[in-house]
This record gives sequence, structure tokens and C-alpha cells, in this order.
Amino acid sequence: MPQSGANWLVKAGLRPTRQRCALAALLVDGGNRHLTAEQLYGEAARADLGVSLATVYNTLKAFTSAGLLREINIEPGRVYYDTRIDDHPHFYFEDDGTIADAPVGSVAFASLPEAPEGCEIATVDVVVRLRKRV
Amino acid sequence: MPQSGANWLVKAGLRPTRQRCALAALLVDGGNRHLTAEQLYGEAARADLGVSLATVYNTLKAFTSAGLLREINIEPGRVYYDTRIDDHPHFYFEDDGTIADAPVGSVAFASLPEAPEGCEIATVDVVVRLRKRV
DNA sequence: CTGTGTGCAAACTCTTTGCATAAGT
DNA sequence: ACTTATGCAAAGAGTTTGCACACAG
Repeated sequence: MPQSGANWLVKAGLRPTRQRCALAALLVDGGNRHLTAEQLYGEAARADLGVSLATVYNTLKAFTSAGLLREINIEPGRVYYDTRIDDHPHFYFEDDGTIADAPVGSVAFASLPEAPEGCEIATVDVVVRLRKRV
Repeated sequence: MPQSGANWLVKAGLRPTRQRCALAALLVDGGNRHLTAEQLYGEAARADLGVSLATVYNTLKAFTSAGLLREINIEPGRVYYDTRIDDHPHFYFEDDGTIADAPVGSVAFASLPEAPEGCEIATVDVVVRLRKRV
């Protein structure tokens, strides 16, 4: 039976199964999060939610298609999911490979390119890569 | 014996082997390119350059460490290498998964975040994701 | 000569998929 | 009931690695 996060799922047209509700709760509760499938699976396993790794992958994809999450591609061979779905910039710490939201409003564009013929801009991803100062 | 692209390698402190020179020539000749290891390997194989896939991977990594190329992470599970190494924005066509340089100067920042304590900004990656207009 | 680069194949990581079972509406 | 999701294990894609041989300095 639907619990926390169930409305979220139903509104997006997703069937609120036990596993999806549990994962949705994990995602929503933590505030703005950036995590990989493995990380979420780890949390779910630690909390004994009875969710398999394949389901975590399927669910994250389903949530993303439904517009509930956003993919972030920063590191090769590792997809992060962001619980914030608006266009916003990220910090990437090259030293430890972690991701954080950059301060709200810290990035503003003076100009953006026109979309080529027949296209429109879907999103503008900005990643500020940081390294330790010398 | 070093040919096209050899200086490029030597200046970066890389030993100009036959394979590296051949790959460097492919990379330099095409102008600004965005390609994956597999694509470069395909070109090398088609041109009978006698370069193995492993060497293509090793070489691309070596070139990147030496500052001759830049990695682009846009699609999950697939690393693109860019022959332009300055900070510049990219178009990503979601429909066919191709990458292109956005027009020079088309993206300008009105503001950028301050780097957190102890860090400095290495690069700012901007990806403008495009989809077909409805 | 000496050390680094190359090539092959096997290993590895992350992700996806096929199919039988379970659960939602 | 009917449809869609889950779970497992196996497959798949892209990338990395170990080791013997080859080549540049």
C-alpha cells in the first residue's frame, strides 16, 4: 500500500509498488541528492528494503523517463541521478569524484547559443570541475 | 620515424612511436573532432595503420594526461575525446547522440560560482542538449 | 642496452535483458 | 483476471590490465 512518495509516483503515471515507494522515500527524504544506482542499492540493502539491484536500475530509469529524476554524466562509466530536476550547475571535485550543487544563482549566462535549425534547447548542463588549490 | 604530429608528441613529452604518430595524424588532420576510442580505432583499422584497440585506449589516455586532448562525458558508458582543449561549449543532439562544438562565443557567463575553500576551478563544461523541435 | 610502448586476450565494471514469479488495479 | 513490476542470473558494452615481445633513445 502506498506510503511516503506514493503520490509522487502516481502523479507521474507510475504504479506505486512497494519497491518503488521505498526507493522514492529514500530519494525524497535526503533532500537534493546525487547518487548512483549502486549507492542507492546499498542504502536500500542496509535498510532491509528487499529491493534487488536490477530493480534499482529499472526504477531509476523509470523515474527518469517520468521526469522525476535527472541523469548526470560526469564520470565515465558511472551515471549519477539527481533528485533536483531543474536546470542547475554542479560542482565536481576531481580529487574525490564527488558531486555537489553549486550555489543557487551562482551561474548566469550572458548569452546562449541559438538552437540549430529544427532543434530546441532541452537543457543546459554546467559542470564546474574543481581541483585542490596549489 | 616521426612524421606528421610528431612534434606535437615530443613537445608533450611523449615518445613518438609509429602508432602514436599515426593516431596523432588522424586526430590533428580532421580539425576539431569529437570521437570515441572505438571510432578512432575504426578509422585506424580502415587506413591499415596497424594499431590495436588497446593501444588506442592507452594512447588516448596518454594524450589526455599530456594535455593534448580533453575528455567529454556526455553519454553514459562512452567517453568522447575532443581535439580542442580550451574551455568551450558543446551541442549534444539527443536524437542521434552526436556532439558538435557550439558556435564560438555563443556562451558567455554573467557570473560564475566561487570555488569552495581550498579549491580552484579547473574547467567549466557546458553541454547544450538539443532535441527536435515539435 | 634499457626502458617504455604495443598487442593480444582475459578480466573488470557498470548496466541491461530474458524469463519465471509476484504484485498492483 | 490482466497487466506490469520484480528478481535472479547471465549477457552485453566499453574499458582496463598482465605479460611477452618490439621498438625508440
